[in-house]
Amino acid sequence: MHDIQKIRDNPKKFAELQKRRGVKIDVEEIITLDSSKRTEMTKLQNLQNERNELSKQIGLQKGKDKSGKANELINKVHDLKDQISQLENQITVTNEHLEAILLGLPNLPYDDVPIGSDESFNIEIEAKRYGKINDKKTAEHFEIDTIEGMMDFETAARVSGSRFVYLRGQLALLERALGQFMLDTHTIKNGYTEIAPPLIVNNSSMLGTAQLPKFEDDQFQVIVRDNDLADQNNRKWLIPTAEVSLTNIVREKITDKADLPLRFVALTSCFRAEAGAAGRDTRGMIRQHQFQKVELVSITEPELSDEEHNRMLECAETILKMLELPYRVMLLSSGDMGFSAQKTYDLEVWMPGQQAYREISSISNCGDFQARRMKARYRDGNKNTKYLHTLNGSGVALGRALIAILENYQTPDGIQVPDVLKKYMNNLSTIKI
RNA sequence: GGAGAGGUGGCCGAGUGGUUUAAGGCGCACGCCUGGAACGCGUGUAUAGUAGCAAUACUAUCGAGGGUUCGAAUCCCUCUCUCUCCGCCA
Repeated sequence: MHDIQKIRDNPKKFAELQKRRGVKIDVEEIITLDSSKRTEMTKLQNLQNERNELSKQIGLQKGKDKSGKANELINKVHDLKDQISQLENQITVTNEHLEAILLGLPNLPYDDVPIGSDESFNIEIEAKRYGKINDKKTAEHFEIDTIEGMMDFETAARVSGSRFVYLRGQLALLERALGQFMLDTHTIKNGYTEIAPPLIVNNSSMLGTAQLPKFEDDQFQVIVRDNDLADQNNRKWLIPTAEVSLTNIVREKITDKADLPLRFVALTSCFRAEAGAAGRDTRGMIRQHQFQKVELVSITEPELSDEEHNRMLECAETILKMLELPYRVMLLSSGDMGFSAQKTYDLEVWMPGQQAYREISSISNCGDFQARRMKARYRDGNKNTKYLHTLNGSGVALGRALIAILENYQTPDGIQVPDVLKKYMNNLSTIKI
């Protein structure tokens, strides 16, 4: 959600920054709605004041038992009531219109975000490139000979549908080991607090982190009773990322400055309808309706979020470095960023089967954009309340990490187990397919 | 799922239609007192918004949303969450 004050102060700049994100807006409409809303509010408040004053007098008159005078006043207030409810309705309409517009607008890009319409304008942070890539094409993970015994899409299709998978035996173990390893690293080395959060969240939480209202089609809704469908504000959703459960911890709270920064990490399943991705990455485990991910969330005061953003990037990098997977870091362009982000780094891991870098982690600073929607605030030293900054990043996606290992650690004997994972896999050194 | 009890400021807690502009207490801040502290005394202490250069004034908010009324923390309806008992359940 945007600070209406900022739009008011410099509407042209706001429109220009939205344009960088590929969003055309009618900023005049916003300004007009805002100013008529405020005019109406002033009027309403004056009428309410008048009503309150008269009602007080009625109470006094009745106490004195001058009933004639009281009735006269009651009639007077009666007229006010009509005007008040009419104005209230008018304001509701204006406000809903304005809210609908504002809730649908993405966060503004930071000054150093490259301007461009899509991923081709992303910029690599060359200093961050890590590892030697294998430029000989290997088998893609789903092409590995006889892997279907351990990675079973066929059964999943029959039991669940497309874009699901069964992992079996040592491959299931590998995924579990990855989760354990990542959680240990983030809690012990990186100072995050481990959370086991709910996977089902309410409507307000989804609005808070901005999956709603715009991306409803990408979500799985949970329906228990018929009236779950009827009451729009009472719906429940499967989380598309633990970002939702973790960030909403501070929703409608005033956090003590002394407790900041908050750093949470969680390993959860994530659920995505992938409505807009029909036909993309249809083979293999790259894009599933359900996948596991370790998610990092930091909550900071505004002055420290840039620093925290870089720190979070390094925390995610640590995982790939320890797994010895080659990767590069991209600074996303204004057109490629997620809705809530003001600045995003992507970690792309080298997939020798595709001979391409693929996204394995996305690390975003959302500034106060989500905090405004969530009413997540903190008290600064001078007893003023201010909006927090929220950041989130994958640290990292388990399924894609697993694929990266299958493709980068292929040998004729099987899949070598990365050293850091061995202790989580009963010292297994090779997965024989 | 059934029955019952509840949700009031940072916290505890009073309040069942009109000086409640939410009593009182705890906590916190400042001042007085003190050699210094405790005790005591005094003052202050919610959030959001509208108008205003500002001081300030006003409006809204007692779980959420509707309703009744000249007037609602208080009465009515719906939803939601918490607690107790029963049922079911990993």
